[in-house]
Amino acid sequence: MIIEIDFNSSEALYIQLRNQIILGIANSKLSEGESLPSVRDLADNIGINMHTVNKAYALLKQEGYLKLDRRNGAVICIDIDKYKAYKELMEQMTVTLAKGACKGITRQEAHKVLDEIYDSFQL
Amino acid sequence: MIIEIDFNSSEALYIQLRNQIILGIANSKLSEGESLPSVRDLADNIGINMHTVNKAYALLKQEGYLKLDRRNGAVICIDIDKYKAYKELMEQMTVTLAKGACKGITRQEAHKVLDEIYDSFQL
DNA sequence: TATGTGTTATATCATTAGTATAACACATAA
DNA sequence: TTATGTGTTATACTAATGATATAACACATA
Repeated sequence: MIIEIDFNSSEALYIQLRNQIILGIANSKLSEGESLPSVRDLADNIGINMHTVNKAYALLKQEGYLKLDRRNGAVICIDIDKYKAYKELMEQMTVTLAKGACKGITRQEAHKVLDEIYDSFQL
Repeated sequence: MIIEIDFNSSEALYIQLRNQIILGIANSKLSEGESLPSVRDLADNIGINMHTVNKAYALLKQEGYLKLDRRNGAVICIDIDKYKAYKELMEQMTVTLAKGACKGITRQEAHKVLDEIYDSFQL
């Protein structure tokens, strides 16, 4: 899987990396049980520091997307807590949709955007 | 309108403040043409620094929610750029929905969440 | 024994968030 | 005119965060 990092973005590198991996899972470019590159390899590959990759991996582990061990490195392993996921989705979408609503995005248009995004996922 | 700030949140104070004001607009607690408190008053009221409020106001201005002048202070004034709003909505929802999709949130469930949020807005 | 995992510990530097004090330009009311 | 209230800018300081760098550790495996 190709990881694209924007060094000019105001978003932290480890957050960009974490988001890319989550998008990779949603697009089935990364599957349950699959191993990610080691923190050192990926860091070399992207051209960033090992600790930045480690920070992204640790965050993904804490958020329930990865398991880490010393045999196989970082392995995709989704920990599903649907109540938690629902709650987080609600919180994150509230501000996002409020912004849109202020700018005249209708409910129907928002539904359309949601469908387009889900269509783009290769589930 | 009541502004609630969580000093224990990891989210920056001026971002929380900006989000609260956007939510206020989406809930019609703040209307087009209405004046916000002066940066000094609001800062005193919340218990934060004047510059933090000013930072939130400047951001809201830059994002097209406010106009600022020396006569009336900060006045709600929505600058609608629908293309831009659409694009931003798409970008912000993509990662959010990817997270949900990884955690087993179905398209139908996401639509339901969206409806609940739009229902909560007093447009 | 050597190598490759994640992990932890320090240290350093740059940037950002928040506070503090002060002053400025401008509009308005007394 | 004078005083007051807007946003705005400038400067300085502290604390926290992001990113890098070097090094070492515990553990699994070839």
